[in-house]
Amino acid sequence: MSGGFILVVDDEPAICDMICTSLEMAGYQTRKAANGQIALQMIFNEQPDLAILDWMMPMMSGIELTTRIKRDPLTAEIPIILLTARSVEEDKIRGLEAGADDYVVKPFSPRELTARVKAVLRRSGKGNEDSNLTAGTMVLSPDEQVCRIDNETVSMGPKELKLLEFFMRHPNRVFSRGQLLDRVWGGNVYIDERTVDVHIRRLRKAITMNDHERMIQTVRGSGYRFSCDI
Amino acid sequence: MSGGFILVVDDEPAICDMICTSLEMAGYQTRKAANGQIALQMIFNEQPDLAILDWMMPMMSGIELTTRIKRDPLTAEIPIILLTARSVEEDKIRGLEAGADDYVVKPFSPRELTARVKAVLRRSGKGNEDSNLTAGTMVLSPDEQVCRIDNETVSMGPKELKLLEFFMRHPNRVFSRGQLLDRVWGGNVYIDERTVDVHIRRLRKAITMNDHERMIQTVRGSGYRFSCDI
DNA sequence: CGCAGGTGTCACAAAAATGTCACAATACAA
DNA sequence: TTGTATTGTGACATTTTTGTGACACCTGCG
Repeated sequence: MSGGFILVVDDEPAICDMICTSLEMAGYQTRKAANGQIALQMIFNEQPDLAILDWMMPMMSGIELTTRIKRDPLTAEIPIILLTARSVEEDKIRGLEAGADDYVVKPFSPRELTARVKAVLRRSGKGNEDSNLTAGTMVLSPDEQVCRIDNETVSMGPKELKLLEFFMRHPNRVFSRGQLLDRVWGGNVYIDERTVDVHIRRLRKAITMNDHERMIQTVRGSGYRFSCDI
Repeated sequence: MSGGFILVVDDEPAICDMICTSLEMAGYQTRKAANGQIALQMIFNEQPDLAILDWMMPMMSGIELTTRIKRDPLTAEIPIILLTARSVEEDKIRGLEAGADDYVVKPFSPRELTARVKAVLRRSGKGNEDSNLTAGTMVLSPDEQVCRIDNETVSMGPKELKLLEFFMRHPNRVFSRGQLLDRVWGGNVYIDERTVDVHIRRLRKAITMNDHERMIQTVRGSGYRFSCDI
């Protein structure tokens, strides 16, 4: 399943499609974005494992996009590959300075791109293995889709598991109900924000053992936060 | 959230709107003013992090406005970007002489403007980065919505946290109750100004440890000020 | 088709935050 | 020093936000 989730950003649909197709043939999951604005939002909402950005784009250049992604601690860890039109040393340097992890010079062969992708993913340790998330005596295994506390399997619905996984990936940080809807529910939904409350409630109920529900803290007026230390 | 609070001053509503829209898309908070008179008042009252002024305006030109803003110590620190119609060297010089921090020649692309805004804000140290705010042994993390003194979490209400955050972003500067209502409460409210006193009181009470409450100083007849050094 | 679990929504209960007031304390000017 | 204006403080009613249980609606499955 999770060979890796990759966001491809290019203003030329043809190129975008070509890249996506070859990546999908290589076993990756992909998503397209036509410009920087959309890309920024998708990166935020969907937390891809890797982003491939074209250097030259209207509105927002790949390098500016890179800068923004790397500036936000919430997305800074996402590896980035830049596509440059020419092989200019200066571009490479500016790209790497902005925080890109690799760059590919256009035109390139699909095989070359997937090779780079594989390399970057391996390097950044985000490869296939979703290593287990742990907080104290609680362990969540995305692979097995299971959460254990003190080695006891905790039963909860899939949505609660997703929610918990998201929280464990971003501990100590407050998320508004809207952000959680975006990122756990998957964006383009219009759902009553109070629904989040209910799922928080269900999640808390599920992990009641040893007071673990106190890890899910509510921040009045702002949202919820996951705190590792109980 | 608080990517920065920007005042846009232009007598042409269309341009004003266009600028505001693109700034908002870039994550800034904006406010419009149609002429110099209004602008002057808003700058005074709301203490934006940056002001964008059109050069050519009826009543009061951008450069005159700049001069006035920079003359008043209460607003002198606010960075200013001027919009000039032509790329005339003389205009640039006059603008910078008056104290503007940057200038953009019309017509300009939204991207160019936001780039300048970003640059000016970064230069003046008021950037986007929600990095932690610190004053002595006190640290406020907007991400985590938490304030710590000597690594001890300080408990306070959300309004007090907002208030403290605002103060820490503008240290050593006096704010009237009205200004605080505008910026911390969010403007369009009609609330008794004395309410601010009560929240100041609550904030002080919250950070009493190690005399930190002395950082919030009252300036009789004017308002309150946050001083980094106790 | 009927069932079972998962989801979203609702109504009401509970809790926390907020704004206002009355009065005390303090600073400032005459 | 006295008087006046301004600010500090604690208490309280109101408003806002969140917790919680119940319920109806899907959706996949036997």
